Amino acid sequence: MGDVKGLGELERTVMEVLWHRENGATAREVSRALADDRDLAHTTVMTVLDRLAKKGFLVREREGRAWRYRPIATKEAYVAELMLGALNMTGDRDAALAHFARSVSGDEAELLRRVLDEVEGT
Amino acid sequence: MGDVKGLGELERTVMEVLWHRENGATAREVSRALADDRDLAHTTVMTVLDRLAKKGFLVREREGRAWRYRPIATKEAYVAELMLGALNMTGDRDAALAHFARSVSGDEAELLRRVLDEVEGT
DNA sequence: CCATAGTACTACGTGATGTAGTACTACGAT
DNA sequence: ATCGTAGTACTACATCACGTAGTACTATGG
Repeated sequence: MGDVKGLGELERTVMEVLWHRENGATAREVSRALADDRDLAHTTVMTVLDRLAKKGFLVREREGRAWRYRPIATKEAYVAELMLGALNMTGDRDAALAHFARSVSGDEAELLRRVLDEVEGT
Repeated sequence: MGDVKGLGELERTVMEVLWHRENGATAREVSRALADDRDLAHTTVMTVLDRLAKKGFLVREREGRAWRYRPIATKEAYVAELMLGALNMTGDRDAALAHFARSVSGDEAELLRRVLDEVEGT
């Protein structure tokens, strides 16, 4: 269970694009998707995709001459891992968890309760 | 509600020392506390304390010629904020929360439930 | 008046990240 | 054939955060 590495701004933006697609995307597709908001060189996008793959956030498979990249984990899983990572940073997980539970909004507390109950029956 | 900045290794170590003391500590005290494990120049510790204060993790007040540093938040609050920060990164907080709830251990789920129930009566 | 403890400032190396250029290779169209 | 285009792999560079520390200067107790 290694560290959950954080992602940079651009890296997250790229992950976002991939998370929003069912079947991943090629560098070109990601490039196009980002073209509206940011003015990035195509190679920049490729570099980022490459790094994300090396960091273990993406897998890639050939598609003709190009690579198709897909996220290894869902966004929710990633976020949950970040949260668990934060939790592990502490010696007293329980105290931190308790504090966290008290910080979420009422609706979210409700949701948490529901999910927890649901899991209970395992 | 700004970003929750992460801390570096040494920065966290220093925070740890301060979190373990009731009344904060001076640079000298932190230095001494770390002397066993790490061989750091005193000025290094001072630099880190200074940065932590500038980042808003510590407050300092005069004590004679020296400064006494104290954490602004408890460790639990800090961890909880990191967790919330991760949660905010997502567009779908609920999905991430649900995923998280399913990732904690049984004992922790139990704890969460207890705390949530306790809060419920608000 | 000198050694200490303290402070403020400045500095440097390294790694992560944003950003991008260059060189080289397939492949379809002329 | 060959030429432009999409693609790739590699290399590069700036910046920033952080770990780490030195230097210069100031009180303060002997």
